Amino acid sequence: MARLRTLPPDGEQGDRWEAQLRKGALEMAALASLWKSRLYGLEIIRFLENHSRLVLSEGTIYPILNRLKAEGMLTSEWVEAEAGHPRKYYALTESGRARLCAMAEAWTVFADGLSRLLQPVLAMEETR
Amino acid sequence: MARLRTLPPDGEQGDRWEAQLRKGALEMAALASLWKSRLYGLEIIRFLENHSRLVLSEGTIYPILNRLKAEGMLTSEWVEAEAGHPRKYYALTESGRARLCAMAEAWTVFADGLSRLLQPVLAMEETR
DNA sequence: GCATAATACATTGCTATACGAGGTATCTTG
DNA sequence: CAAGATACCTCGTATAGCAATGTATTATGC
Repeated sequence: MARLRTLPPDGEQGDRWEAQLRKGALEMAALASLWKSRLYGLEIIRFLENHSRLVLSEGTIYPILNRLKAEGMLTSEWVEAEAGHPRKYYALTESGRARLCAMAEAWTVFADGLSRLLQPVLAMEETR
Repeated sequence: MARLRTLPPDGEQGDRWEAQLRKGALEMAALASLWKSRLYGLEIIRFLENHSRLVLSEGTIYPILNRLKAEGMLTSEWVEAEAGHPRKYYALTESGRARLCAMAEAWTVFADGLSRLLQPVLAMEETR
């Protein structure tokens, strides 16, 4: 039965897969950015951009932060800036640290598994 | 008609994040499983289970395979088995190989970025 | 003062993805 | 022919990411 499909305009999804790849890892990345010190929203975006290759928009980071806060993984605090708009700083809670540690371990397992899978592919690349 | 929903027991998404983490990587994993030789559907599931830590269900793998086939990344061929149900073998096309190579490279960059991010966290774990 | 710009936080709507549950088809065994 | 094993396929739902858009506060130009 015709399922009202919104056929992807597509054609090219050449770089769509890369976007999908990141799903779920962003939450971990957000937590990781707060490991050393508290940061405010836009600062987290810039941090990730500088320290990894992740580029997130505001529409991505704020839902994540709210989610994590609702789960008790982090706290937020409004701080008046000397100049400009006040900033909402986020900081890890104990739960947040624990969760991040667990995630980091699981990530390692996951990444190692995939790396093993890709080893033959990457090996071929080198000898090209 | 009421579809007997098995609402994920949880509520707690403590381990849901791990499922999300994998999104998008599955397509690459499926391609990678076919690098050395052609395999049929259920065989791919078993391969990934053995060679990495990925566990996918049939409802996951078949849409992926159809997607990849529609994009010309792989071909399929029915093969009569000596015994049992006939099997549909999937094999990489040239495009599929090229795409997998590109994905593998991007994955490496992505994984390295995240690893760098997690380094402080993992470092702490070791000295615990 | 008032318009404009800059900074920052927040929300809405769309699309795509993963996956449980259920369904179909083929072959074997008793 | 019933029961079971093997294999492929599909539908419905939950959820995530993200572009676009909106709001609030402060600074700057005239």
